[in-house]
Amino acid sequence: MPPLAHQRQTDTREELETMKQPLIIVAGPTAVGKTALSVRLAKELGGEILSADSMQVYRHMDIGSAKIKPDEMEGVPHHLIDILEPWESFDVVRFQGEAKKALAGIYQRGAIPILAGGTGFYIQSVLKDVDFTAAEEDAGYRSELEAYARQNGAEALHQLLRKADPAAAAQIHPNNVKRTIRALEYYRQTGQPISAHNEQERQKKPCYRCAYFVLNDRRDRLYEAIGRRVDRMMEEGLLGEVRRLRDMGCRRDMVSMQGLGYKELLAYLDGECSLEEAVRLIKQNTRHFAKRQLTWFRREPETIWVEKEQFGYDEERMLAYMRQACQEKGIFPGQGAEGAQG
RNA sequence: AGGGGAAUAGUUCAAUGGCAGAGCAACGGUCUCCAAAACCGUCAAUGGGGGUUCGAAUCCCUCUUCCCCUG
Repeated sequence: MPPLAHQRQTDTREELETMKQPLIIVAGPTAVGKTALSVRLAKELGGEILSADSMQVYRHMDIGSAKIKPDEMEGVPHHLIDILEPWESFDVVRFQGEAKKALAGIYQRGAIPILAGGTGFYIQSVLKDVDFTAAEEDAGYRSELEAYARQNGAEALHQLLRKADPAAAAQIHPNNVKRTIRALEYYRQTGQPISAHNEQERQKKPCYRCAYFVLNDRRDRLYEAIGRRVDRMMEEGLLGEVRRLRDMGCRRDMVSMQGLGYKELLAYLDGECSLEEAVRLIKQNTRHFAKRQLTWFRREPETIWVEKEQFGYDEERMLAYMRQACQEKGIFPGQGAEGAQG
């Protein structure tokens, strides 16, 4: 009997695999050229773009977030851009919810979704359908813990976690107050250690038939591109954009104002540094960010790296390669072309 | 040309004659509810040559380079 049962289970799994919906992901560090490439891919395959970006969700933050301009969309539908006001807070959970809604619509129209953006955590939340439901936000307890950490130090806070969830405590560095608080919060709300939950979520396989591209370039070129892009943002009036946001009532403690380019220019407007220094900082922080993004994507399994240098910086060659990779994953242009075009 | 000062990690600065340290950068990593956030780790230096000394980044001589002043 066991062999048969095993056989049956394998069949079921394969069946599920073929039933999975197609999903294309175009990720990569900032300023590498994801936006342009994903629009072209969308046009060729009959796709719609789902932005996986924690800053482009905000209205009035166009220049600093390097948001795609309407004419650059070339008629390709874009989702999850300009959905919030800058004073609203946004997080993975909200992203996941919005993304799921958008995905449902895209599949209904018979189009292929292209998840494009640089926020690896957001991409993961969709791809693995990470479960965040177990814990509702408890602002009271959270601020209580924050106060405790301020008064008694990070080490004392970590001590609390060591009692509640030793496994999580071992994984979280005592200085990482943010994550220590999250673990304590989770334990209090569910009575379960977050370490067990995380372990369980880590086991999850992708929920989609997916081609996960990571666009990348040589480090020196990437850094040059970042420098140029920041200069261009300043020319296009980033400072004015930040001033307007400040006049609208945006303060530095808002999630949106922690974005690169915004926090530094707000510091300048508050007289904390010169404009030159602020611009230098934007470039530097953006480089650091790009590095962290790459670290994330390197760790992600089943990614298909598209090194621009290996394609001679030829977009056509990159697209050809990506099209073929999609086919190998069972994602075909025909799948939704009529629906998207009509 | 003369006088004075300086020279330490990629950079900015430390170090009674007694184990050359720190910040920033660079590089690597963690991440499952603020993720453009938060956090961790690694690499890396006494300008060259001589002398004094048990022992020199430190004191002496010399060369080189840079800065300031005078002409």
